[in-house]
Amino acid sequence: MIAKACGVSNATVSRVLRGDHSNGFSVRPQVRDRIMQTVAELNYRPDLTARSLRAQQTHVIAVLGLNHQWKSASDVNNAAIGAAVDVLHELGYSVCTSFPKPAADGSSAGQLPPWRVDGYLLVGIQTKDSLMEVEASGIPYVGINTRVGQKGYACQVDDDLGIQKVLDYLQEMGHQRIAYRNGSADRARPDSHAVLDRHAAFVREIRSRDLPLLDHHESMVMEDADFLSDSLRQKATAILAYDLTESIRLMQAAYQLDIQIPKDISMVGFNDEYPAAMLTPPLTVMGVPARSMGRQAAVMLVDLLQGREVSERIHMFDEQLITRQSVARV
Amino acid sequence: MIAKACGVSNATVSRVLRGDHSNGFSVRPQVRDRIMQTVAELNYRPDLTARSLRAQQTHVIAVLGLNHQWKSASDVNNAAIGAAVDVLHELGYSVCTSFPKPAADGSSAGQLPPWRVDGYLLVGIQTKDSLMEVEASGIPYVGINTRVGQKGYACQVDDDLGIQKVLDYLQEMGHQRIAYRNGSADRARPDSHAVLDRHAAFVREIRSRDLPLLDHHESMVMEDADFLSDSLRQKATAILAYDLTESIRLMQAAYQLDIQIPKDISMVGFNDEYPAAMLTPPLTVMGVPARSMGRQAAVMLVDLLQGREVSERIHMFDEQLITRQSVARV
DNA sequence: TTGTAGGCGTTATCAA
DNA sequence: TTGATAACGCCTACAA
Repeated sequence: MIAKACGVSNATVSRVLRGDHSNGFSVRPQVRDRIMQTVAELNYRPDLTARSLRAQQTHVIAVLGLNHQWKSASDVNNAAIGAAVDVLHELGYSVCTSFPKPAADGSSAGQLPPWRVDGYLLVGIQTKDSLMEVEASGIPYVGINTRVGQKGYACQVDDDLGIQKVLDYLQEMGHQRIAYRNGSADRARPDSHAVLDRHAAFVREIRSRDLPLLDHHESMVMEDADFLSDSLRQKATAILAYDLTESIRLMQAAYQLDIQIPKDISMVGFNDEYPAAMLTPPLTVMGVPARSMGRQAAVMLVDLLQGREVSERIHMFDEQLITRQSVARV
Repeated sequence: MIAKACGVSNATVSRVLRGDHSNGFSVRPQVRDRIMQTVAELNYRPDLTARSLRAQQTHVIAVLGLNHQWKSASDVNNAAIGAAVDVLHELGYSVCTSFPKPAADGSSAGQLPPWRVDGYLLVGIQTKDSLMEVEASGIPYVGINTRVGQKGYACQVDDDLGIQKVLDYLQEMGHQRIAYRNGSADRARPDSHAVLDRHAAFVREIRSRDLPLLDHHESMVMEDADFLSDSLRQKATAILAYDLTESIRLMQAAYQLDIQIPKDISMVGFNDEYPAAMLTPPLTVMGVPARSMGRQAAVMLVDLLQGREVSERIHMFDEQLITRQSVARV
């Protein structure tokens, strides 16, 4: 250790740098100052590689599932990750991401960073392959809005309940004929369960309420304008859109077609992220508590790492309806 | 080492796993197979922490300047980084990013990951603080389209020449009155030199050619539609837009205002990224050779790391005009 | 209050 | 062809 060059043992330096007060107070101020000065002069930074080797832990968490190529548009993920990262920082962990090296066998595995980390935070779309890879690593992990494997923990949103709440509200407002605008953003990713699940939940709920199920199954590949006019043709009084992106695009299309929201048709979206409240009209949405989920995921992960008991393997969150002005009473 | 549990020394295991053929061929096939089998059974993975400590290098490169919060829209960066990452992977390096922990003193420093890496790739907007931090780390780095400090290497684009080429072309096509649409995407980042530099280069070139300088300085805060009608009012025959984002927004606004491109006014953008060729009409752009820059940056960084001589500290790239159908002859 | 020594998992060197 | 050993930089008992 370089700082020993000021005439003191490396053990003392280590103690000073880490403010180690384990046995009494230790360290003469005079020595302390001399060390700090030398450290500053030499711009010395302890080698975390060695520290990690010694401690058998890195205090680094990797976020898996971020897409550096296509930057998934979902703001929900961003909000959740941001919250999780804040918590992790507070608890003394660093957070990293890896640009995954494409797997030699062309599978969707190979996302794990080669360097050593203490835990994983899973977001976005996880394929079976990638989940298996994570499981096999033996490293603790928590998924945020993601399916997880046997050993995995997760924070998930109760989408079924969310759909129920939306429909409760829409029915309360007198709506019967409700169209569903499916998600198209993840069209390219066949493993995206979120899109399929939400749609399935919608169909199930509509049926169980004996509401009319409009022809909207093919809406995943319909143009926005076509979807709107088709919905009106089917006398829909409200549209439920898969996510904010879809809502915004539909509202833009409506504007161009001179369809007024909510006068001509009501609109409900998902995810209460940034522009939702700024739209014209302000959009009523089912809000996913992204930041809470992120925070909770971070806490769960750290609990796991520090050997604390984690009561629920899957922590469920409720969506909250945020009523603004895009739904009219019929 | 666990795999020693199959009755052989750790040195041998190490040799087998790394395919070490340094002294003759070594290793009896029988022993080799036994080791490989045990490794597979125990799902053993060498500890990179220890390897890094021993080798005094990590084979990890960190990308600095990516914004996990606001997702900078620039596709140029993405393309460059993607290319750089590919090269680095091929050369045996891993690539990571850090979610920076906000600096305690609130400065823009604190972007460096705490874990040990061999080199940095700088992208996006680098403030003086962050550059100083990188310099002080003593770790080799290469900037991609970024200013760098004393010890830094970089791949940069010759923007002045690019502006000259555009104006050459526009003049050749008979244009005299050329409006400049400034960048607004980075408005929030006062340290963004790219926006200011390109604008300054444009003004300088227009003056040196004795072309009329239209009133467009305030365009950074003008609505797209206003900018268009104002340009027409000033009898501009062509618009040069800061980047693809601006071009696309202007073209959308033009469509809504029933202004036809290039009949009513010509348009040139910057950055030949994905949608440029798909627009109506296909957009003529100054193409920044993002992928070449990324590749070159990666090569330079690895050369630095491996002690090879790097001839140019700043490697300049030329922009290429890609003529499509958004410019008409006047 | 400070120093000594051992070990974390690897790999390179040298010896067998 | 294989094994023993030292060293990378750090932390922590334990000894002084």
